[in-house]
Amino acid sequence: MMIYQREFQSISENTIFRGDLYMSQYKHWIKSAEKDPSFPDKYNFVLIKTIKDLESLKKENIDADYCAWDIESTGLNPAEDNIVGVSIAFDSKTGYYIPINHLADPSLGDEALSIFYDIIMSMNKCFLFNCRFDMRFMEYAGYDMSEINYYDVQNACWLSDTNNKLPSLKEEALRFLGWEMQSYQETLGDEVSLYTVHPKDLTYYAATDAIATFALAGVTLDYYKESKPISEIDNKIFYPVMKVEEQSLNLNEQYLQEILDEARDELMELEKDIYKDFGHSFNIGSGQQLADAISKLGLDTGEYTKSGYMKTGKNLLDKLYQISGDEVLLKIIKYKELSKKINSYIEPLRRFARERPDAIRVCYHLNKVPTGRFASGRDKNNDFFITYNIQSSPKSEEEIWYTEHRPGNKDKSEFNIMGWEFSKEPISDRWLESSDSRRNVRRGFIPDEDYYWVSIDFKSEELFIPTMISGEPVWMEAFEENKDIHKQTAIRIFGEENYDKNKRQMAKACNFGILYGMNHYSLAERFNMEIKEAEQFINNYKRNLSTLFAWANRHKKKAKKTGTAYTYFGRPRRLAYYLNHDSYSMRSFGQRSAVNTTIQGSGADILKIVLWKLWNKVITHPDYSDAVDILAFIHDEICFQVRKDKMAEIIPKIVDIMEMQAPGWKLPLEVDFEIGHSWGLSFPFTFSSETGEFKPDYKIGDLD
DNA sequence: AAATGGGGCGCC
DNA sequence: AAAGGGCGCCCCATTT
Repeated sequence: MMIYQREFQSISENTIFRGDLYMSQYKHWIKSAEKDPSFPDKYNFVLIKTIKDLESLKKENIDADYCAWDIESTGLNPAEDNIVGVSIAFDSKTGYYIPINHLADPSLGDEALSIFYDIIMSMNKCFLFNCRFDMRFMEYAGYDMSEINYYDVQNACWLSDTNNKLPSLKEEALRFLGWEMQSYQETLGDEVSLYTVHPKDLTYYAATDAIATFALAGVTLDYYKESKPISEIDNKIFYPVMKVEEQSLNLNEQYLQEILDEARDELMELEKDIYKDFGHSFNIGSGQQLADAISKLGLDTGEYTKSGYMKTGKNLLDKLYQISGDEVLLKIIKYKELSKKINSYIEPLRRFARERPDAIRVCYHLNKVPTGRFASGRDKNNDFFITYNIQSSPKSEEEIWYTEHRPGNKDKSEFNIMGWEFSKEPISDRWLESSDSRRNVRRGFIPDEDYYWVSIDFKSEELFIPTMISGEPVWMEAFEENKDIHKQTAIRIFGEENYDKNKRQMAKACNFGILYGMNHYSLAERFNMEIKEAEQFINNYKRNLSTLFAWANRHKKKAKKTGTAYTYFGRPRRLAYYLNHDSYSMRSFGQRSAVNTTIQGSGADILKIVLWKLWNKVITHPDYSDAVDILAFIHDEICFQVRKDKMAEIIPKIVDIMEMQAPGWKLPLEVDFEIGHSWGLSFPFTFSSETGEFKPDYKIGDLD
């Protein structure tokens, strides 16, 4: 009782509840360093004025093992902007600025850049802060970076506390070194092009970046070491990811235009229809106006926003429909789905396809997600990339397709793949499930001519990982015997005799939800159950998967002790701030995150490990040059394009690499793959090593 | 006019 | 008191 009281009081004193507040007041795991009073006075900033000076610098440092360097450019887009100069440091005391392309002298030109290239290529390690930016600029300037020894310092800073998204050089220098750095932009404003700035005015700012990067490499090395072996993989994959990002994806503009027109027409009809039902027009996209309109019909979703108006989320509207039967609610849901699809996906893609068809580049952030996943989206203020999150591209509904071997029609349409015809018409008794071909956004992504789009994903990765880590026998058996894991879970909980499809759905939702800490209130809400019933269900669920939950509990305790949750491969996530917080909800968040980080994060680790192997053994392999490319990363799925004549050679190699078995795991991962003429219109296939042939993964006879 | 935060929703 | 992890982009309403 006492404990409950104390907790209750501390909550009323704290107004920290949910959402972004988990981050807004977050305190970094590393205590900030004392201010370094010797910075910048005791440091040297040197402008290289002649080629001769640069040659001397090269000679003086011919035996150096390490350097840090940094590019100054006219902008962020290497396809459009230019290198203005480069800074370099061989220790953390002295930084040099080498002007390459300035309006005023000294401006040493390409010859200097070439000498600079020789210097950095001779190093055992180049310390770089956000290495892809600098390497990309060098490659666009004509210098091959594939053989450079780089070490990304931003990554090491991030590993010290991965809750800190995209660490900045300035903030990390303050935290770890106590240096108060000022950027050039801060002093003189953004609009000034560095090209017109005099080299001597840029020297201090550019050279501090180099020495700060050098110094940070040293003081964050412990975190890199702590995070081995996965930190080494993190570091190695920057170059491969950079090359994946650099490719322009092909979009089918005509198709995107067609579905855009169609979707817009339907949306207008829907809009008219909704106005008619309400008797007046309003902005359906405005939460407030929509809430107002629905309230006036006498309907209430029962949930309200902070600012006091009724919430009108799709789930709430659907529930309200279940109660009231009011058809207009379904129309609103449809309207929301369609406008989302148009505004976030179809229209932007159509626009990119039209305006910049050769520059459909997708950005991945590698030091942003606390668990270690990649994030996809725009690179702020850098239009080298499109503003598009490829990882959230909509999937169309699954539907039944029929297939038949018709090698004569081979590849004459997007419905014939390797001699197999696919149709919604029952052209044979062989059937399988795949995405709808209608208004299918992913169908807008197409490979180069003479290539297939190949998507390969890990089978049930998010359940496989906790199974291998915990040894949970119920799930282990399902994986070992290749059974449907959700069905097996449902049978275990409800008993074989009570099993039905609905029970499977429920078990499936729980398999993902409860493991991450979903409680009985949410479960009851989601499945329209009594709270008591939901509570019983969860208890039953946990009892039947006792090995799994015993692991989860041990894991939470361990995280509390060390303040850190580690992935299976060693990536840390700091949780001390949450686990020791006054607020109950913050502590709960910490516990949920401890379990989730290890599962989600180990999955992310696997993607990175596999990428590194694929890069070396397949993508850059001389036998497969121009025959295979990685096109996208979707967490547990990698999209490739594979040249048609090399399919049988390459796909088994990729599969073999992806189906890795981590040390200590009872089983290897398994993958599924789909092949098609686009991302959206692709079908599950299998490969037989005996015949060397691909075959759709179909079933024969009755649909079940 | 531009920046910001909330609500909402697409994906894994 | 709040009650599943992770992300980015959209629109809107409000603030600067």
